[in-house]
Amino acid sequence: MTRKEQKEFREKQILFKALELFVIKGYSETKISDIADSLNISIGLLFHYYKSKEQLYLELIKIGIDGMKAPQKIEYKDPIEYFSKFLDRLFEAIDKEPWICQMFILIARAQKQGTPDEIRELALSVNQIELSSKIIEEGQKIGSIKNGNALALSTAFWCSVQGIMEQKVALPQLSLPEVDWIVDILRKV
Amino acid sequence: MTRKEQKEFREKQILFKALELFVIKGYSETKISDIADSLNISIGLLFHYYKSKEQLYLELIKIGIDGMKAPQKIEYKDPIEYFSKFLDRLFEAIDKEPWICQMFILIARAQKQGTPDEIRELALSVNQIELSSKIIEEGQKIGSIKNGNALALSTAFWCSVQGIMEQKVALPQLSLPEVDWIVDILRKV
DNA sequence: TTATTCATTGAACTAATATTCAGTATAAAT
DNA sequence: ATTTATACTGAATATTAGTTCAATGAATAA
Repeated sequence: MTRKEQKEFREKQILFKALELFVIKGYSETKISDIADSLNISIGLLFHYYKSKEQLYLELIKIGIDGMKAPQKIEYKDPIEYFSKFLDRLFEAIDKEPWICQMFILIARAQKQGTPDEIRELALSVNQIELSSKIIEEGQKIGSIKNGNALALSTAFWCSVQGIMEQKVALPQLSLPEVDWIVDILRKV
Repeated sequence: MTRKEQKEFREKQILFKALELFVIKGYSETKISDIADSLNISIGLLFHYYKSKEQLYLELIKIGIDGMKAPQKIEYKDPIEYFSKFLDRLFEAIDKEPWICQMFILIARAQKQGTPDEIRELALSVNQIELSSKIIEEGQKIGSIKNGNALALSTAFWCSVQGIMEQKVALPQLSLPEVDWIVDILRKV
């Protein structure tokens, strides 16, 4: 393995393991030694690649934010269809790649108090709730989505998704719910 | 104030502030000094009342578990009505007493990895998901609740509630969603 | 009134853990 | 072949935060 390859390999290896542990155990509860031990590398090596624990956290958030900001082309006629497709894809992706779910949760948690300011602000730069409320309003106009405060509906929907993701990272063996169950939060009966 | 009163006052004061900070900032991110400072008492005094940070955590979990185990008499004809009434009461209680929401989250989080074993086991001793799945099965029989794996439905419902509670503790000014929106996860259309 | 108990503090102590660093081995460059 | 750069380790160090403790003063009991 060339040095360049080795470097890339280690960087990713550390990043992914940190993501996994940060999400499963919590950021503060994850010791640098936990990451190093579970990768069978020395603590020193970890610091050779990332200058601090917080830097590692920041790198992860940056990657996650970039992924979330990348435009998702979801075509739909009925806004309800948008949310169905979105969840379909999310759930499918999660089944294949557990890190997607982990990233989702890492960013959600980073938005809350207790997170270093710089990281928190970055995490706050994606706001699914607000974006979705626009689409919900469309749905309310054509009558496929419940009436009521669109932002509140969007919040309920996204909080539910988040709650489910939290469960999934805690108990990965658990299967995800039917997409329709969750979309029914929004769907007008 | 008599000494007895003072003692009770301090114990509660410390307990409630710890609950608030543990939930808002996270357990590990909350320093003993954060609690002491925000109550304008010395760190030494805090240790006079609670022998360790973990002890404080444990006391809180015990109180929460006791509250959750206290039988809730909810009368219902249709199981859907049970869940509606339950959420109605929960949301109403939360509007009046923010600590109820905090306690809910404290216990939910304590059930996950990263929590000291003794505390985790205690927290795990209440299992709303399993209890509710029985009631969901009833509802499926009479046709008011969606068909499908009752445990999975119950999980989806409770994870959603948890996600919403998490949001509420992070942003208390946000109003809670309509109960029906969340019950629609279970309701057969 | 005097003695005792206990709420309270601030500083000292300790444990945990993040971070640094000197040294070694190996790959790459000259 | 020699030099240079860098992947890597283990031990040393620094820092943070939990915990202890001796001293003080106020409430209670004698």
